[in-house]
Amino acid sequence: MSPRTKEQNQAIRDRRISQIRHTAAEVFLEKGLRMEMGDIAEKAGLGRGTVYHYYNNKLELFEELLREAFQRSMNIIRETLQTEEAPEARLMNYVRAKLRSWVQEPMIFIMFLFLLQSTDPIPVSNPAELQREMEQLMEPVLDVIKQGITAGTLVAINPETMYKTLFGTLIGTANIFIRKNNIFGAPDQDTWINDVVYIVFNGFRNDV
Amino acid sequence: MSPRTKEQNQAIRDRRISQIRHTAAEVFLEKGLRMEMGDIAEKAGLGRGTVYHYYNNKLELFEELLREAFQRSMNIIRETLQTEEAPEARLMNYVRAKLRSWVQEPMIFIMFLFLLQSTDPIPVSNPAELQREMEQLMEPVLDVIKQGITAGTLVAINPETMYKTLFGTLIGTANIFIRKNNIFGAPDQDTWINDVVYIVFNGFRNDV
Amino acid sequence: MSPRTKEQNQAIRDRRISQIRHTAAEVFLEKGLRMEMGDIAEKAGLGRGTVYHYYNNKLELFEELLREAFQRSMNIIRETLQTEEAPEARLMNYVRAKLRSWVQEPMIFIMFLFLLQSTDPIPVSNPAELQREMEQLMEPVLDVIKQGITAGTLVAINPETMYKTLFGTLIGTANIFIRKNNIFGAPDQDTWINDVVYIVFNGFRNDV
Amino acid sequence: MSPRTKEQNQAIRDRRISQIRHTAAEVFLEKGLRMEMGDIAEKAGLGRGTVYHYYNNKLELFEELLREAFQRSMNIIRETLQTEEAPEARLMNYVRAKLRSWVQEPMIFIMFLFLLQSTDPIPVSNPAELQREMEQLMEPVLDVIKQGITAGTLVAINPETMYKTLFGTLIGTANIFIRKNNIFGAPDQDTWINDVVYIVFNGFRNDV
DNA sequence: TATGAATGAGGCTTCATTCAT
DNA sequence: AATGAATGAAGCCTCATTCAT
Repeated sequence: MSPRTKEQNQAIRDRRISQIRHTAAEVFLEKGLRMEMGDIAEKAGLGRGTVYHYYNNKLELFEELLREAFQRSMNIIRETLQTEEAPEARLMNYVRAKLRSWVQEPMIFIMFLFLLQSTDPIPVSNPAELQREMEQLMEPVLDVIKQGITAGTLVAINPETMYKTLFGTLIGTANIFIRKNNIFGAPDQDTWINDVVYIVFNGFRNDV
Repeated sequence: MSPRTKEQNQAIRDRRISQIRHTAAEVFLEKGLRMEMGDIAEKAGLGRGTVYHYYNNKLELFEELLREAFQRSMNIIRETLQTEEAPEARLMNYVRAKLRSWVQEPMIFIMFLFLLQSTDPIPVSNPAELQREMEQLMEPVLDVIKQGITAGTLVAINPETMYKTLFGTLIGTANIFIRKNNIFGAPDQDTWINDVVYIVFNGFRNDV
Repeated sequence: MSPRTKEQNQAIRDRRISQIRHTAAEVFLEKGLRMEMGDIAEKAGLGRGTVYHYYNNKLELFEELLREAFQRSMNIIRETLQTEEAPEARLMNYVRAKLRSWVQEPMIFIMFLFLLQSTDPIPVSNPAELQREMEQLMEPVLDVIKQGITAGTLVAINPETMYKTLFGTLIGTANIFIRKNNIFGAPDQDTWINDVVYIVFNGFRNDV
Repeated sequence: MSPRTKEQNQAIRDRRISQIRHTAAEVFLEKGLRMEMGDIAEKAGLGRGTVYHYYNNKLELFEELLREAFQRSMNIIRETLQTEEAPEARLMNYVRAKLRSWVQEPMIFIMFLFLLQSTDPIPVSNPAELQREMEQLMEPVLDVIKQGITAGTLVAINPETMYKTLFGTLIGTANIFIRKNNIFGAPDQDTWINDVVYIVFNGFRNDV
């Protein structure tokens, strides 16, 4: 009878939103943008209408996931790149942390894969903002790379190419080592991270 | 007057099939399995029924593309790995040829990306055969890697991990450098291939 | 304000299901399996999607009708054959009730005609179950026939042949007397039931 | 080089037509009006175009089959009813011959079943003519029935009802005993004809 | 706030028929 | 006379979204 207080309502809202976002992440992990609103609602134990009560449409929900992936990525950058260590060490920490974070929250990995692999323009309300965010993710890494080159500890290749190659390598290998059901079968244990880091930083060739 | 000869008909069929396959490859490049039969027909300047005249359904057409990708890949393997050169040189040739082929026929690249990235089981009539084919693509490369390790010119990491890392790296970097419209914008000129090969084989670190 | 209660929703669902089933029966009556989901939706004043909301596909809807026909037939068997009367009398009641039921619910008649006349295998999810159900419909009648033969009131022909002939006769005559638009034009009044029963039983009855 | 003579052409035409008609009958037996022109062409070893060269569309081909069924039925009537025997004997001969003919040429039986069972108006170019033909099939039998009633050897029921019941019985039982794959499984041996005739006539016959 | 019933646009596929050779 | 390549209308089904309660 007595209506809920504002605080109660807000608490309900927060819980629901978190519940929906969490479930959506799971479904996005499996299906990407082919995730179905019905799936999400059912898996979250909610009615379809409820999902629409909090997100006006599928793309809004997608944008929420995108935002999440962005924030997590920024956190990793903050934690690994803004230290006092040598550039190469920082870059290495970054790579390791990135891969580990993808292993732990595959949705974030999938989101980046999706961004890379999408041919259709990414369906966000503000594409320019997305562009800016991606640059915010790139810039600090690019800086470290430049510092490493200047310091002479990283090979002197065009930094941007280097960044792209690094990012591509991470995404590509993660794709193979993280995903279940791909053509290489079940993913390996996490020891692959060390191997990948080793190869990335030392190359395949054995310099005796 | 008299109906077309068998040869005339076959010629028509061959032309159409090639036309449809070609168009389908283009559309697959853009949309993956979300390619629409209507798109293909329209882009080929044909009626939808005509496409179905040659392929009973979307998946048959998909399998054709898959087959094509497989054959091209086998060709590259034959041309680069079955020579008398040193293992490392052969592997390098293979990597270079692979990237170049992906640049020239992006559909083949997309097909592999699709195979890797698919969560749903790949919709082929004979999954076991697909598995076998993938192994046929992997084995020769794996052999060269083993030979390189034995010869001491490649780092002594588990060969299968090495293969996966290599393949992941190629796919991942190609994804960034080949695709238009992804978050990194228009693809670079093909000079990136040299950089990627350099990094793959020497690593990011500058070993003074 | 608050969403519908479970009971309200169930009531809606029940009403819709009954409405769709009823309409589907009408359309099946006209077209058999060539009934179109669009027809059903339109005739029921619903969107096509709504029909699919309740039945996943055409065959599920068909199976519902089949189930209904089976249940009605079992009811008739229960009501007419499981009494204390003499075998011949029971069989007569059964025949009369069967024909009357077909007159009143032609869909049920059409369903049997369809089952008999189908060359393609009947598209049910569980063919074995259908087989079993058909036997459940046959057995009690077969029993009465056997009892009648033993009692000497029915002619001593192979009971199964007798059943088939009886069933065929009922279906065949009903087909002529019930259906509109067939080559014999509009159906007769229901007095034909008496005539058919008379003819049938002056055949089956053994006039010692 | 030298063009064919008129006679040669006519011979070719006749052969083709017969070939197509024969094949169409086979396919109609299996699928009724759902027979596909492609099936017919393929089964006849002809191109699709060829079928259309001789029959402008599916319905023309259907009408040909209908005409054939009609003629065969008239033949039976001529052979069995227009004799000097007693009415009941003639009727019996007719029934026997009819069932036998259906056993031997099931397509004819299927055609009648189709005519009876059709809800859509029969798709012929001249419905009135079809009506007339059906009456031509009915009349002689009706006459014999009337004669039998007058002679006191058949039960005194409305002759038209009697005809319909007789016809329904024949169609209905034939449907069960002739067709493969119906719910009663494989058809019986032909001994059923005797049983059916026995049952029918112990019903129709007036046992004074 | 919460729900699920209702909907229709959109994509796949079939098959009778046309038509150029 | 003979053919089969080409076509599109029509039917099935999915799923994002709306809306009454």
